[in-house]
Formats: sequence, structure tokens, C-alpha cells
Amino acid sequence: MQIQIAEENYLRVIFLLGRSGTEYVSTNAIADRLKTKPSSVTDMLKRLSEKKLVSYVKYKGVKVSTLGKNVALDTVRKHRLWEVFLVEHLFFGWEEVHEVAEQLEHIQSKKLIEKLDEFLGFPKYDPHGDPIPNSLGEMPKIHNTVLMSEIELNRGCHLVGVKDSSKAFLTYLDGQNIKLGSEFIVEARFEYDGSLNVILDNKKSLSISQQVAKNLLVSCHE
Amino acid sequence: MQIQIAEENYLRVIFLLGRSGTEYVSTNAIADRLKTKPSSVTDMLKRLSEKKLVSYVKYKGVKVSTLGKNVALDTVRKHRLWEVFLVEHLFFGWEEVHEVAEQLEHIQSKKLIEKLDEFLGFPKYDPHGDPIPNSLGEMPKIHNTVLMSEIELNRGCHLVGVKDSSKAFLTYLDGQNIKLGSEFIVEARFEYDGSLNVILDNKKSLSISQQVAKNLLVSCHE
DNA sequence: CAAAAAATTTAGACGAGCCAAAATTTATTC
DNA sequence: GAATAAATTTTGGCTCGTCTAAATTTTTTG
Repeated sequence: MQIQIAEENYLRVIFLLGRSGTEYVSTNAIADRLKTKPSSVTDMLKRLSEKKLVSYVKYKGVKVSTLGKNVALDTVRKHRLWEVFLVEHLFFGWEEVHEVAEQLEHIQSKKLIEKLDEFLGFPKYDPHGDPIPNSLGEMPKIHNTVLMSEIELNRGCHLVGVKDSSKAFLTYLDGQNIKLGSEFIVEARFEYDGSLNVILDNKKSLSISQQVAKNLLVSCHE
Repeated sequence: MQIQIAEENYLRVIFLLGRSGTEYVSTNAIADRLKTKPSSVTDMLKRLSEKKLVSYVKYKGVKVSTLGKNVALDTVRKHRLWEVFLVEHLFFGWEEVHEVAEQLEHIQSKKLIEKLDEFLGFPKYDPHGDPIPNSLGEMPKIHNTVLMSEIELNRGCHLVGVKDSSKAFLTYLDGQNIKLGSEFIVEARFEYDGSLNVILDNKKSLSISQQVAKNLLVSCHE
């Protein structure tokens, strides 16, 4: 069965929005993410449903089928491997890679992606800390990860991922010189607005809003 | 003006078949090269003509306009740079790269292609010896090149390109261990069928048919 | 040069994807 | 539990790119 580029895009988004295919996703959510109209989404959902790639219940939502999940995993794999390539070898910023990877992920060549994986050294995580499925579609174990908004005070932690990969958020982090791997200590948490005082890489002290802290995934040392 | 992927493909092929846009190209030639039907080609030629990307004369043929030539050069540049990447960094064979590059050439990102060019070290020729336009659309000077079928006997030469980049031909060359850069001496030429006896890399002696010799571009030493 | 062959174009149709506007269903609120 | 609001689907229509079959033009050949 031939799977179209647009279909791959829909499947990837349905898979990701539905927490790896476990939850139903709404038509509007998909339309938002793909910058298209709800009516277009409905059209596509019917097609994907006919092809047995999703399970679609009118007015309720959609989730990927086993078949659709495999396609989605493959697309996610390609997307994230290309992101690694762009950041590590072509020196793109992590906020720039998504749009280009969204094109590159549709290149059809089994050999290409396996060779690329090897060239990159079989990376486990993409530049945003998101896990990269291996060639069998298996996700690596997620880091033992907590939201920065939740961690105890005065404990050494480092950034392992972001929940929000939007350009706006990533550009904000760039501006604060916050990168994957950055070391943190949360000095204080303010009841008033949930904001934090954080010491970054044992130097700069800065204030982090709750909104931001809820989108930073950190791993804490023993 | 938005240029579609299919349009880019047509422009590249019209440009290349028409010797860099100097000659008119026939509908059938385009259909052959793109593995599509002549009627589809005619449809597309009308569209390209309306967009002022080609000059199209019914029943006569088509050639790229100045505008179309720029698009074609850009596409050729991307195509050939990706071919270099695939061969040099992912260790594809030169006979495998065309199909993948045909997909990669349509990725839209000015930054990507400039970064890739830099990553590759600004190569001047692709894995088949074809010249790569620079970012201004300028072709590097072609090597001072002769067909192997034309060279004098007992003169040291090396392979700098192939006229035929088909998978069949390249696979044949692989089988004979003939690569870009291989050193040659033509020992003898037979009137009977135009075939040659060649010494390859100062070792193996082999017979080359005229058909093959006419598709090998060589450069001879002083 | 007329007839046959080859190349090309036209006509009509189709699938993929998308959209706006209208209709329908579900959710919310009084 | 109506009435309203929000979400979703349907309807009809559009572009892009392709195809087959038929018509036309150009080229070749006897």
C-alpha cells in the first residue's frame, strides 16, 4: 500500500498528539497542528480510516491503528534523525530544524535512513531531548524525568528535554542561554506565581516563570 | 511565484536535455526521461509556459527561459550536492544516488543547501563528474575533456566523468572496477568494431566496446 | 506528392488535498 | 431540559498532476 506524504504527516501528528496512539485526538487539534482546516482534516481521516491506518469515530476523534502506528514511528524516526543531522553537522539552531525535518522525513529510502543513523552514531535523542525510535520502531527508555516546576530546592539537576518544542519557546531558551545538558539548582520557589529562582551552570542566577518551568524536563542527581 | 515540485523536475530535465537550455527539447524525450506520458508532458508545458518558465512552441519543442534556467540551475545544484553527500558521507555507490537525490533536491531551505555545500567543502563536481553550479548559478569550468573513443594511443589519461549516468552503465563500470580518477592507457583501437584495448591503473588490461568508450570522459596528461 | 507512420496535442476523466459555507452533532449554560 | 455555543461533518468546488483514447500535425516513405 502506497502511503502519501500528507498521510504520513497526519499519522505522525495523530500519533504524537494522542500520546503514542493511546488517546483519541480531536479534529481541531489536528487542524491546528497541521495549519489546515477542520474540514480538510475530516476528509483525510476518512481516507486514513478506509486504509485501516487509524480508528476513527465520527464526532469523537481518531487514534492510530497498529498499522498506522508503525508508519508514524517510522516517520518520527526519520524526522528526529534528520534533526540531529541538521544540528550536529550543519550547525542549525534547535529552534530552526523542525520545518526542514518536516520535509526531509518524507524522503523514501530505507537505505538512506539506516546509513544516516549509522553516520550519526545511532543517537537515542533528538536535539529537543525527544526519543528516536530504532529501526524496529522501539523507543529508547525515557530518561527518569521531572518537570522543573516540580523539583525540590537546592538539588543539582540538568535539562534533558523540553515539552514545548515551538520556535517561540526554544528561542526564549536560547536567549537565556539554556541548552540541553545545562546544569541547574532551584534556589527558591515563590507561592505567589509559581516562579522559580534558578542558578544556571553554577553561575548566572535567573528567574523562571511557572509557564516555562512546566515545559522543561529535567533529571536530578542523587 | 510558487514553483511546484513537479515543475522543478520538468525544468531540470528540459534544461539538461536541451544542453543547458540552448536547444529545443521534444515532448517524447521529456516523457521518456520522466517516465510519464507525452500527454502529461504537454499539459505541464502549457503550465510552465503560462508561468514564463519556458518558451514552448507547439509541435516543435520547448526550452527553458531565463527564469526557468535559474530554477533549473538551483535544482541541479541541490541534486548534485546531495549526490556528493550520499557518496562521500553515507557511502552510497554512484549508481544508487540518483533516485534519492531526485527526492532530496526538492527540499526547500536556502540555508540547508548553503550549509550542506559548506559541510561538503564546496565540491565542484558530483560523483559522476558533472559540474555543480555555485550559489550564484555559475557552473565551474568543465575539465578539458575528451571521449575515450577519441584519444590517441599510448597516452596517459584519467577518467573525469561519464556521459551516461544510467544505473546500468554505472553498474557495468563498477564491475570493471572503473571509477572516477582511474588512470588509463589506450593500447590499441580496432577498426573492425571501434573497440579498444585499455590498461587500467597500470595493471589490468581490458577490452572496452566503442559504445562504452563513447560514454567515458577523460582528461589526458601532457 | 500522396499515403502511412510517428509525434504531439486535445478532450474528458480521475485521485489527492485543500478550502468556504452550510448543515449537523455534541457540549455548555441558563 | 431548552437554548445557545462550540466542534465537527457535509456539500460543492478548486488546483495539481496524471492518464487513456481520440484528433491533429509533422515527418517519413514509396
